Amino acid sequence: MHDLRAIRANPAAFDAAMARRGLGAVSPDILALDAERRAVLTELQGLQERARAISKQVAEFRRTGLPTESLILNAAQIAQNIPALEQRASQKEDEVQRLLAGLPNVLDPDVPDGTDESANLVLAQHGEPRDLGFAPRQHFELGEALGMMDFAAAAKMSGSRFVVLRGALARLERALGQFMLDLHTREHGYTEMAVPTLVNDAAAYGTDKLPKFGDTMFRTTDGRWLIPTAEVPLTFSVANEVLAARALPLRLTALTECYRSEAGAAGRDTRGMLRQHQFRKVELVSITAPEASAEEHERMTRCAEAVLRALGLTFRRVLLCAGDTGFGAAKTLDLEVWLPGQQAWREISSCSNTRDFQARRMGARMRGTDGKALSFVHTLNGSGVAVGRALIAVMESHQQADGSILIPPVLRPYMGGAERIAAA
RNA sequence: GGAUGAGUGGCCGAGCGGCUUAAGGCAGCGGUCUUGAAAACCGCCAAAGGUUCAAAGCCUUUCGUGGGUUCGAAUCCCACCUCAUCCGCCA
Repeated sequence: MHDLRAIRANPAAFDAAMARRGLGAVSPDILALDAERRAVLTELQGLQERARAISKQVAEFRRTGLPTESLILNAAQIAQNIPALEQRASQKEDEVQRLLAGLPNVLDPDVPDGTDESANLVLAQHGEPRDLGFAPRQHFELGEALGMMDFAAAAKMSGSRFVVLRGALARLERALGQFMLDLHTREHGYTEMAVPTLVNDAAAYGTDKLPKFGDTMFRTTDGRWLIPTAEVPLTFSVANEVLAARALPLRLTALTECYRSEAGAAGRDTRGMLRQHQFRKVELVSITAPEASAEEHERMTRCAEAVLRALGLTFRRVLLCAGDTGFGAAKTLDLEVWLPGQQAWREISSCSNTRDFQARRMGARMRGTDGKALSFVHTLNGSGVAVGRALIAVMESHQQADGSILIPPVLRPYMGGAERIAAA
């Protein structure tokens, strides 16, 4: 959500910001609507003031025993016009809000221009794609050969884009989630949360999934949403709160199921479990003071990278360009992991600073250190990391010529000490 | 699913048609005192919006949400939402 006053103060700057998102000049529409809104409000408030003054006089006259009939008649006349004006005022208010709610966040200055992922900037790389000494297989080839990854069984009960894991592979997925949570809570100062995965409209709106992206989520028959990411419940936990400056930053993490309709992804990544309707993810969310969010963004990304390092994966850090940066983000850093089987870099984490964009939508504020000034907090979210994709990466990266998979040492305590996953 | 009760500023909480401009307390901020801190005492402290180049000032709105009654609603009426408790069912 955007600050209407800021747009009014500098419409050209706002239009320039939206132009980076590929949008035309929107400020003229906003300002025209806002002018109407204010005109109606001014008129309405004038009437309200007169009506209130007369009501006070009625009370006064009653006390002193003066006749009130003409006053009441007068007030009734004024009050007659108020409901219609109120309706127009709230209608204009809604129109402005609806217009603003559909506009993406202003990008950080250091986000590169560009319309698609080809303009993304690779900032750093950890490790090198290396030759395994044999033809690497893709994760689903490995998993199916092991008898532990079953897409047919999933299709039978749920359809495409689901998977059934068995035995050691099911355990490996659990191990990955536990390891990530332990790492972030023990080493990185995050607080583990257990949160609902069904949320209401307000939560989806506050985290900028609505009104634009309803078709990417699953909706329940009673009008709730299956969360597409734990970012939604974690971030919305501070909605409508006023936080003390000293309580910040808030660092929250949760391991949840995530649900995505994948509408518009028809035909993409249909093989394997890269793109599923349901997957697990460890999410990182930070709530910070405005001046601290840029540094927190960097820190959060390093926390996600620590997971990939510990798992012995090859990855790179990518700064998304204007056209590839999500609706609510001011700046996004993706982590892409190297998948030897696919011979491709694939996104495994996405860390975004939304600045005050979500905070405005959900009314999340903080009290400054002077004890007076209220300001919107900044919210950040990042995957730390996607568990399903981490499973794929571990399988493909640590596969052996015989089709077995070497378990990274950090996961072995979670695997009953086992060092290798091999066919039974 | 049924019954009962409750939703008031950052938090607690009084108020139940017009001297409410929402009491009082806590927290917060500033000060006095102190070597410093604590305590005590004094003072300041809701938000959003309109008017304005801006500030001050003035004005409006907000007591869960939406309607209604009234000249006037935190207060009365209706619907809904949420929470709590009990019953039923249940992992």
